Amino acid sequence: MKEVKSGPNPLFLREEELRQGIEMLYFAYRDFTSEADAMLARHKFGRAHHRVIYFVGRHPRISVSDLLGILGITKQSLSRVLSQLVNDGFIMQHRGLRDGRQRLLELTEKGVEMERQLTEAQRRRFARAYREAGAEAVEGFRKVMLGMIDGAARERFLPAGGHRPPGRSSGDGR
Amino acid sequence: MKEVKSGPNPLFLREEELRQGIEMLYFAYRDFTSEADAMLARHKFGRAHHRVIYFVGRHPRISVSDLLGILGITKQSLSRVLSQLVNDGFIMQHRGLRDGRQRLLELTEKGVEMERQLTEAQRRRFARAYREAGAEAVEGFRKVMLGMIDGAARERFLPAGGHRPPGRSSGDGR
DNA sequence: CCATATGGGTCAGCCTTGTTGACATAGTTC
DNA sequence: GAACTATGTCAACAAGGCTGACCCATATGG
Repeated sequence: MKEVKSGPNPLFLREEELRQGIEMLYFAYRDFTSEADAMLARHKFGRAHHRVIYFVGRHPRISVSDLLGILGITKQSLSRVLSQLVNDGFIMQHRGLRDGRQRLLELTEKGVEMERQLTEAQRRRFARAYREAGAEAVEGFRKVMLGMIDGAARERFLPAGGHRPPGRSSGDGR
Repeated sequence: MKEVKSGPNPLFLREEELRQGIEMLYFAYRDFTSEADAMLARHKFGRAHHRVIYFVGRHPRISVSDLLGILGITKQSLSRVLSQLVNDGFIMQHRGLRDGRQRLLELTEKGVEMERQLTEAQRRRFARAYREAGAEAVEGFRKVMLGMIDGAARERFLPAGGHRPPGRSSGDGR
């Protein structure tokens, strides 16, 4: 093989490079979800349940509309899975104190355990990939991924400002 | 485990870092597909059609079973979208020469044009992310992504012939 | 206090895209 | 000629999106 290149970016920005990126994202996402999918199937749940469990776990006492904002789906779609999760005892709801209309969501103990198991495979996959690739590569990965994420979701990953509960309801001076 | 590092990787391999990776992949994939989805909707097609058009474009004269292998779906699922694409004149089929049972698939001109338009938005998104992140980051991105892809699909991205473990390649000798 | 806006839920129906299972038809191979 | 293989097709089902319509309870502003 001849590899005439000098410099660290032999294929940078070229057509083939872009196509590889596209395909890598497709295959990585597919494999990334496959293990959890299998686990969910055994509980008669789907990927949507996982996402709800995941984000409720990440944002305890999140309101339904904030969760909808993160997921980017309609309340009818959410309702279908959410009510199953509540009925099956993975998530509990309680009225908001300052706004009694809100139903704040939180994982039950059972839910926490479920979340742990479900996300475990994905964490392991990332841990392996990160370990094999090395710290510097991970930084690069994060930069590229960030560049592909739009608008609101992007803020989740920006330094500093980061972590107010995901809501425009923070008009609060409270 | 505690943070031993100082320098550019403060969170490396820690729980939070892994969760960020998981979330980034989720949001990036979602945004990555959204533009093409909108375009497909205007043509009354779905994401599945895009994938078929994409991979047939990448592998002209591919057989149906090879395509099934790449996509990882059942022939019934493929059949549904494939026959639409054939009927609508985006893909043509012809008998294999050495094996008359095969129906080799190829994009028509119309199909090529469609593929170009559909993938354009995704290429642009990658090009932007790559450009903003820089060549070195792109290398890191590729390493990490590769580490998350399983088995057969992985080989698509390995340098021809050699199987080396992922995790090097910066300035590998030659 | 009342009108209206908002948070949340629900019913009903539709679409895409995946799944099984059964079966059909050519063409290849032994 | 039998058996296997590549492909297609019918039928039924499930998940998880969507829209539209309508409801209830609570907040909020005049």
